Amino acid sequence: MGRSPCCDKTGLKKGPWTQEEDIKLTQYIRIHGPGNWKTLPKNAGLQRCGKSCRLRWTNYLRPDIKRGRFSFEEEETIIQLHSVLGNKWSAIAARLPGRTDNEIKNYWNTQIRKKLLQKGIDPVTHAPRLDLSDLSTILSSPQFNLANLLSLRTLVNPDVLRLVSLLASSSSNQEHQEMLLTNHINTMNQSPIQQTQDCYSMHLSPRSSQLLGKVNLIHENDGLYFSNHLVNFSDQTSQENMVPPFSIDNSVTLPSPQYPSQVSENWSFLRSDIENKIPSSQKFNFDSILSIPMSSPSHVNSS
DNA sequence: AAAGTCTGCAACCGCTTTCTT
DNA sequence: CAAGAAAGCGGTTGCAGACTT
Repeated sequence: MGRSPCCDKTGLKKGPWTQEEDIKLTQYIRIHGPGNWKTLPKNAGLQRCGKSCRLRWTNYLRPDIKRGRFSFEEEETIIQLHSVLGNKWSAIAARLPGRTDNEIKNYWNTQIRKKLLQKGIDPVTHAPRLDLSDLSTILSSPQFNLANLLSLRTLVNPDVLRLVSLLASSSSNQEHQEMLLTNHINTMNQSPIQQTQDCYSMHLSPRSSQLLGKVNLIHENDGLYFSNHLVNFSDQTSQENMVPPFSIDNSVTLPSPQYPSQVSENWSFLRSDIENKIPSSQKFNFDSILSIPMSSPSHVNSS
């Protein structure tokens, strides 16, 4: 027993609406008002199914629809609401006068989603994506001097990179993101990183791999936190391309986040995650990290 | 200039929820 | 209260125009 169709589709038109059809629908609704979509097409002289008429009216012809580009404020509102409501487009649309759920959904899928990903934010959870494929986006910004990074022979602590990625992703300011990374890399260059017994291997996503040239990939669970996934990981298929294992260095220099309140939630989320996964001897001194003023980076040693 | 690829968006499809009888 | 109809909703598709090769 199949589902009954919303209407008898035989002889009904599909596809884009013509101006003539729009006029018929608009004039009919102007006189009779919307509603009873099943009988409307016939009464209005349209060869369309009622559902199609309703959609055309609610998404396009309604007089109170605001057309044109979304403003910055609208975009911010959508992001905020989406973080609370998820893909409840109609609920989001209800809070944005003049915008339809379809329009918001399209805008989300084509614009906002991309922007969030570029900032290293997971568009589904709105949490920072801490895998390095996102970091690669930051690294690939035209202003960022990749050559500096590639010339580094320093040991890179993956956890530090993720911390930087976190902070960078929490900022909507491109310059700030670059500064965070540059500060980090400068620090890595200057600090006498000591290799410890415990070594981490790090793999990068294909995108990062392309970018950085000589590193390979681990991509588990669509986003890596500071996790044991990374510990002693090795990829048998690409040993020759692997960078040497990274040392664990608990000395971290990071500037204060630009938006402390925004970042603090992320911190608490991450702290508990990290503290569960990383042995106590390798933990960061989070409080010290957060207390470092941006203008005067210094080293923090939690050991 | 032509062909191929990408992007944005209107419209559709099918499932769920709400309303009516 | 149940069943069927109507409306609502979100995911997906198809197409036109823009962009790239």
